Amino acid sequence: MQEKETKKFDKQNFFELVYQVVRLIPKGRVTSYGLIGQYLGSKKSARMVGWAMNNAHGLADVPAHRVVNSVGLLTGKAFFETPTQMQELLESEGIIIKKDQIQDFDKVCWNPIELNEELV
DNA sequence: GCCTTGACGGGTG
DNA sequence: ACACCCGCCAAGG
Repeated sequence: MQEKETKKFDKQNFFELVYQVVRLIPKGRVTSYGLIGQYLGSKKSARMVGWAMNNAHGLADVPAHRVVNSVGLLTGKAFFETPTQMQELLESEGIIIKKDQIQDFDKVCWNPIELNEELV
């Protein structure tokens, strides 16, 4: 009867959680690995988020192009089919990018934690 | 089974 | 202001 209540996110769910969050990113908005890590409970696990994205690489449901590092740099552009794919997609959504660097990053930065608090 | 790497972040020098 | 180092957690070799 007692369903195992996971007080902590299972590593398997961890990837799924990341996919969910990335999937929830509104168009024209971006987020950082660190923010996702914070949302999952560990702000220092940004690397795991990146790892999760690597698994997400190939999932069309996960707009990885909307995920950048804390400085708004397209660090993961090299993982796309083309090194410009990420920039093109972001620019197509209204985001301005210069030299793999998102302009007005503070404006397009989307924090999943705020969304959570909003729902609360 | 241990060590290294990895789409990061923050702190110290 | 820039560069280097450590820390986090998981997976691949």
